[in-house]
Amino acid sequence: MSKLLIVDDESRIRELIRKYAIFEGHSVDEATDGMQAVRMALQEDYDLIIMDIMMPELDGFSVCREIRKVKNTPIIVLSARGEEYDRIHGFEMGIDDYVVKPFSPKELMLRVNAVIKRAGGGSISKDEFVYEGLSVDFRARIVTIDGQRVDMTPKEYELFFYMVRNRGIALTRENLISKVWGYDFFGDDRTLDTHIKLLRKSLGEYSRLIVTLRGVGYRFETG
Amino acid sequence: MSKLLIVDDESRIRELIRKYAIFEGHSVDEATDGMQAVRMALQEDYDLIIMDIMMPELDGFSVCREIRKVKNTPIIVLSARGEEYDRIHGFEMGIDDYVVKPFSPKELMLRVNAVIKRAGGGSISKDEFVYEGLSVDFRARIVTIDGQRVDMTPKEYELFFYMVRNRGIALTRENLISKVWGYDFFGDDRTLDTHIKLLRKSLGEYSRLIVTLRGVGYRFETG
DNA sequence: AAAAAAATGAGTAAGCTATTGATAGTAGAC
DNA sequence: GTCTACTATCAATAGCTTACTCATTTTTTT
Repeated sequence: MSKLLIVDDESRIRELIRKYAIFEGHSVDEATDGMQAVRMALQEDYDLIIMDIMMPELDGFSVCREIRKVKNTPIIVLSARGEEYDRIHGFEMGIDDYVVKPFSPKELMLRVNAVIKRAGGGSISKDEFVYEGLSVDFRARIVTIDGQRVDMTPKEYELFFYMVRNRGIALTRENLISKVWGYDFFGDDRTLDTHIKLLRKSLGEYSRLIVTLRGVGYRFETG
Repeated sequence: MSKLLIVDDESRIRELIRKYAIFEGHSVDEATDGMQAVRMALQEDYDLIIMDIMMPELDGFSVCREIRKVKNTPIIVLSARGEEYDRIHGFEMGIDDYVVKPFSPKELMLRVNAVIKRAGGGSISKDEFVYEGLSVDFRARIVTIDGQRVDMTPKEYELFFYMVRNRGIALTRENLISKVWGYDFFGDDRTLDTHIKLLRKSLGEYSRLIVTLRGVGYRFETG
């Protein structure tokens, strides 16, 4: 049983999802626009947010960005076929999955459950990562080592955030650059190295968790 | 019972395959275009993907390439008679089998079962290969022997991954070189031998799984 | 059956590439 | 205008790939 937030301006869609979600045993809150969604998402701790990408005023991307400044709540995005494929992909950093409209509620629920499971099994997703003396509070955007706060620059934090979120996976340079800098970054090849270096410096002894995969990229790994 | 993904833009074909697949006891998801296929394939862990090669927008080759960047899910390709024979063969790296349209559903199911069996028996194919004390995590790019991490160089990994993905099949020298080094490699003949040697060294006792086919190439075989 | 030829295995070292670390320049925020 | 963070550049280094050589095994030829 998990706590979901459904964000869509069409009541028909909200009802459809709510019906199925409740049938699956989840509890459901609803928001009808982006502003409301941000407010609710920050106020409450949801296990998952299901959100339409196309909404009047504040669209799904902006909502996602706002929430991600503070929280790590998993987000599934709904979009019309083909719509914004590139943007969704370029924005993948914050989106956990997306489903094309019109969708089958069954399929949506499969994904809902998959995302919740992946995020750590429901009942309030973790906004925190802890390994030995290292902890990352996604919500507060604070990294601490042995209780000591570590100051990170925005890029450092974003890079680290992305690596921690995708820990245990080999991340190629292209992947890291496109996800942290954006698919339209055409800067120097060595920029990533420089930031990895800075990040390692910030992480002190825990820099060992960032493993260099020569010729490939990097991997953040815990034990 | 395995989990399949059927990708075809023609609903008639999807229905035909689904009917037979369900009759065989598999569960079935469907995608109607390449984009959706990639999304679904990356999101869910399918035991097998059955995909038409000719699709509007993103064709089967591109879909295969995208999926292969991340996952090792077996793929069977459907193609019209004679169509793209060479490309399919040249693309052997990612495709596990192919069936010519029009096909008999019975034959397709035979191949489906064969591929699933070959891939390790169904019920959620992992991005992991395990045999006795040897395991390969494709996503993390990690090889372990008896729980001990094995360090491999990029080329070693690539060669090994390719061989594991195509296990049980005789791989010619030309095939290995063109797939791992690229079709435009014009280096020394002995380069492959050298890397096989290094790989065997890394694999220790499991080097026995790499069988030399004199005058042909090599085969990675498990039991 | 012996010799020759072909193919593969093994060791070594040179050359190359990717990554790191150090340093400096540049742009944006306040 | 100053300060901070981001980006670029370059030299040094560690690590990887490749080529070369010679040994060994297998196959073919005579």
